[in-house]
Amino acid sequence: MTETAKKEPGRRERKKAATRKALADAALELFLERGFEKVTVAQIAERADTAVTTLFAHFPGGKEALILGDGSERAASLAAAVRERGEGESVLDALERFFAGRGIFSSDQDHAFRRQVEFVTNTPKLRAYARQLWVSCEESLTKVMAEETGRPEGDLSLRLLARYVLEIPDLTALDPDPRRALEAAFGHLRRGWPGV
Amino acid sequence: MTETAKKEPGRRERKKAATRKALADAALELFLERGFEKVTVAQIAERADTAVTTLFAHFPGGKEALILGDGSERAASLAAAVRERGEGESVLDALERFFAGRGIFSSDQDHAFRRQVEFVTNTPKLRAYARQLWVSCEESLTKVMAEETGRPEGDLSLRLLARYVLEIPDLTALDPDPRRALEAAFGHLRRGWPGV
DNA sequence: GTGCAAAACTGTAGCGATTGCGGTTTTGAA
DNA sequence: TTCAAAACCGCAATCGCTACAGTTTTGCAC
Repeated sequence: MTETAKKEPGRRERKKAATRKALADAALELFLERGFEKVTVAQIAERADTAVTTLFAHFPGGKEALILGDGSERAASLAAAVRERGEGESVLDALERFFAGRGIFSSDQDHAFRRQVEFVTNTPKLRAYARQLWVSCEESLTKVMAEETGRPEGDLSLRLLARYVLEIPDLTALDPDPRRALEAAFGHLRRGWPGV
Repeated sequence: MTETAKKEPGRRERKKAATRKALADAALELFLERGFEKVTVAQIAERADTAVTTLFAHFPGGKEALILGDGSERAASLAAAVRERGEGESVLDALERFFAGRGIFSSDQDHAFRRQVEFVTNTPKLRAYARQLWVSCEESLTKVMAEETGRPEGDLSLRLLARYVLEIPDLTALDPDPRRALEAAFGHLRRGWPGV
C-alpha cells in the first residue's frame, strides 16, 4: 500500500465537515449582507442551526476565522515552494512564483471569490487578520531560507526578508494591478531603494 | 504677540492631566505586578480612584493605550525628520537617524524605561499595538517621501518603503544589539538582498 | 446487536472589554 | 451670581469568548 495516512470519510467526519461548512456559509452570507461588525456570533450560530459553543469549537480563531480559516497550510506550502524550487532558481524567484500562483494575483477568478477578497480588503479587522496569517509564517520561512542559503539560523537579514515578503500580500491588496505590484515589490527586495 | 496657541495650565487642565496620569501610573504598576492579561480595566480604574467610564474617556484606545498612548505625535515627528533633514542627506539616512535617536535604540537609558520596553516586547498584545502605532504612520510617511523625492503621490514603491521602514522597530525589538540591527535593516532597504 | 468510550454537540452561566445614557459636580468665564 | 461646557459618575447592556456539565451520536470491539 502506498497509502500513508488519509482516507476516512466516515459519517462522523462528514457530519463534522457539514457543520463546519454550514457555519462558514452562514457567516459569509451574513457578513456580505450586513457587514462584518454588524453580525454577532450568535446570529451566525443561529443561521447555521448550531450552538454558539459549537461555533467556537470549529473556529477557535473566532469571528474572522469563519471566513479566513486558520491558515494552517500556509507555512508548509510556503516552505515547500522554497525547498522544491527549480534548479538554479533563486529563493526570491521561488517566492515570487509562489505568490503569483495564488488567487489574489491571478487575473482569471470566480466572481464570488473576487467579491470576497474585496470584502476582506475593505474590512479592517479581516484585513488585519489576513495579514497576520501570513506574518505568522515568519519563523518557518526564516528557517527554510536559512537552510537553503546556508546562513545561520538566527540571521537577522533573513528575518527581515521573511517579514517583508510576507507583508507583500497586504501591501498590494489595494493595487488595481496586483501582478505588476507583485513584481515591483520583489524587484525592490532584490535591489533595494538606491538613491532614496 | 509671538504667541500662537498654547499656554493655559488652568485648574481644569491640571486636574484632567492628573487623572490621566493616575490612570497611566496605576496601569503600569498593575501590569508589571501581575502581567497585562491578568489585570482588568476595573482594577486599574479602582486603583486610580476613578470610574471605568472615565478611564475610557481618557484612553479610548483601550487597555493597551494606557501604557503606549495613542501615538498622536509619531507621524508628525517622522514627517519633520524627513522634511528637515540635513543638506544633501538622503531620506533613508534621515529616517535612520530619527530611529537611532529614539529610546529603544540608544544604549544609555533609564532602568525603568528599559524594563517597560522589555515588558511591552514580551507581551504579545502590547507589542502588536506598538507595531500598529508605527504602521499607522504609513500614509503620512508615504506622502512626505513623495513630496521630498518628487515622485507621484500614490507611488507603490514608496508605500512599500514606508511600511518596511515602519516595521523596523518591531523587527529589531528582540535583537541583543538594537543599534547594529538598525543599521543592518537600513542597509538592506538601500541595497536589497542581492543573491538571495 | 450490545455495550461502551470518545467525539460532537448542547444550553447556561459568567467574565471582561467597551459603549450609551442620564444625571451630578466642577470649572471657566461672563 | 449665573450659566454652559467639561469632566466625572454609576448603571445597564452588548458582544466576543470560555468554562462547565450534561446529552446525543458514532465507531468499534465483542
